[in-house]
Amino acid sequence: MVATTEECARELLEVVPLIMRDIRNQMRSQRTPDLTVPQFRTILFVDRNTGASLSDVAEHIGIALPSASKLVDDLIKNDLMSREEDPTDRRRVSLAITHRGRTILEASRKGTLTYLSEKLGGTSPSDREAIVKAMRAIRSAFQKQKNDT
Amino acid sequence: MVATTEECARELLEVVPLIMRDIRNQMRSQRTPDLTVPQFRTILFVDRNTGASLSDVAEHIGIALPSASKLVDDLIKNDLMSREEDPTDRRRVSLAITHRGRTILEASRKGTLTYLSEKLGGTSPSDREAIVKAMRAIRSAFQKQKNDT
DNA sequence: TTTAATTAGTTAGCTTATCTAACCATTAGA
DNA sequence: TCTAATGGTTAGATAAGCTAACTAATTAAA
Repeated sequence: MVATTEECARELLEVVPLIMRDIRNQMRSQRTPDLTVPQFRTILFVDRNTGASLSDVAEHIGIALPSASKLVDDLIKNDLMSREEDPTDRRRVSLAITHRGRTILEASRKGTLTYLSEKLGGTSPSDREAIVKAMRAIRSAFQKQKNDT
Repeated sequence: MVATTEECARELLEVVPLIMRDIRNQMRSQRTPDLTVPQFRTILFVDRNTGASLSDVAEHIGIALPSASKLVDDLIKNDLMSREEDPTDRRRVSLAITHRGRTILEASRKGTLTYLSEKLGGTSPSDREAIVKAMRAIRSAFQKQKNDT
C-alpha cells in the first residue's frame, strides 16, 4: 500500500467530522455532566496549566481571544474556573480550575472515554495499534506547523 | 504494544478536536471559498445523492431535522442547492446541488485537501499507512452502531 | 370512507461558539 | 514622559445546534 498524503487527507476530511460529531453528541447527552467540547478542552488545558492566561488558552485551543474570553466567562459563572489578576502584570489574567471544575472534568472525561471505548469494541488489536500510531503522527504533524503564516 | 480501546479513546479525544479545529479554520480562511464544515458536508452529501430528502441529510450528517432545514435554507439562499417538491410524495423535498454549488464544493474540497496534505508532509509512509488504516477502522466502528438506543 | 395516526418539513425561540472591530488598561520603550 | 505594544473585554454579527409546537400530506384503521 502506498498511502500518499493526499489519500490520508481525504480520509481525514471524511472521518474526522464523523467522530467529532459523535463526541459532541455524547458530551451533550445526559450520560455525562454538561460540558461542551470547547468547554471541556478549556478546562482540561487550565487543569494542566494552572495560572495560564487567556491568551494561552486562546492559543492552545485555537480560538480568538474574544472567544476565549467569553468561553471562560461562562465557565466562571458556572463555578468551574476562577480568574485572578496576575500580580506581576495587571493586564494578565491567571486562570485556575475550581474543585467543582475538576470533579466535573473528571466525570465528563470518564464518561466520554467509556463511550468511545465501547464504540471501539469491535476493532482488532492491529486496528487499535494503527489508531494510536496515527493519532500520534497527526498530533505531531499538526502541532509542529502551528505558527506558519 | 497492546493498545486497549481505552488508550485509543484517550488519543482520539485529544487529537480529533485538534484536527477538526484545523479543518474548520482552514475552511473559514480566505484560501478557500466560504463554506463551513456542515455546509461542506451537506453539499457533498447531496452531490453524491441527488434527490435526497431533508431527512436523509439530517440522518447522514447527524443533526436534527430542524437544523438540517435551516442549514439547507441558507445554502439555497446562496444558490448552492435547490429544493423541489417530490412529485410522488408531496411532503418530501428533493434536494439537488446547483452548478455554482458544485463549483464551490470542488474548490473548497481541493483547497482543504491541499492544506491537509501539506500538513501531513512530514509523515513517514508507515505513519500514513497507519492513518489510512485507522480512519477506515474508525469509520466502520462509528457507522456500525448508529441506531443503538 | 371518514377519522386517526404517522411522517416530512417548517417556524419560533433558545444556547453556544465563533468571528471582527472598537475599546480600555497596563506595561515597555524611545 | 509620551507612544507602542500587549492583554482583555464589550458589542454586534453569523452559524450550528437543540426542543417544542405547528402544518400539510400520506397511510392505516374503524
